[in-house]
Amino acid sequence: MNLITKQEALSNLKRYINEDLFELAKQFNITTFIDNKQNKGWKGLLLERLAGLDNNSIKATNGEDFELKSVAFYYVKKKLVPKETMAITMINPIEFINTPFFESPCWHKLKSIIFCAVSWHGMHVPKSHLLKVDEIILPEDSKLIQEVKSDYEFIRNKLISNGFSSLTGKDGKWIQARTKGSGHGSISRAFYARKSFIEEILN
DNA sequence: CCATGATCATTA
DNA sequence: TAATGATCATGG
Repeated sequence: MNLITKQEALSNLKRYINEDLFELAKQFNITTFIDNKQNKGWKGLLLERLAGLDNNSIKATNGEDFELKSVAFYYVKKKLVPKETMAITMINPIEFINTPFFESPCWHKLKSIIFCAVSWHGMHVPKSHLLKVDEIILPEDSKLIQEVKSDYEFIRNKLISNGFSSLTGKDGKWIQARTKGSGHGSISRAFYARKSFIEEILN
């Protein structure tokens, strides 16, 4: 166990802005590529280490009271935009049905995050730099969060009436319930933040 | 084996 | 290029 405060994690990470993440991964002995296959989580794992956290796979938050997230950015028409959606947390169907939004793991992970932007230079390209580190606080009563809550409740109602397998990434304005799992037939799902949501919280 | 960290592949 | 579904390496 290695508890660290949000502010400590922030300042730890900021020391690495503009550093080459691939070089740092080597120093921390984090696997990036093996036989042309990428460890898709390497950037996230590395950032946890840079923040001073232990790598783990517990469902709870990473540190004291915050969540560390990273998103790859790339240029579209000379503008830096998020390349991918952002995974928030896994969905446990039973828990989901019985949990209001503001008590859900989904909300707890969203409300206090440390956001890391990393650069992306193409498929299978190991080069990546840490672009910026931001602290993001989402107020409960903001319009955005109220709309996220609506998405959550909509998806929850769909689960209740149509079943877990009816959930699809098409639903939700800001967040979605997409498939995510170990592959090979797994049908587990997770909450994802849409790209528009990522851009929204960055302003 | 599976949850977690996400990215990769495919289709439109 | 955007959106959605499928997949990968790791640690417990």
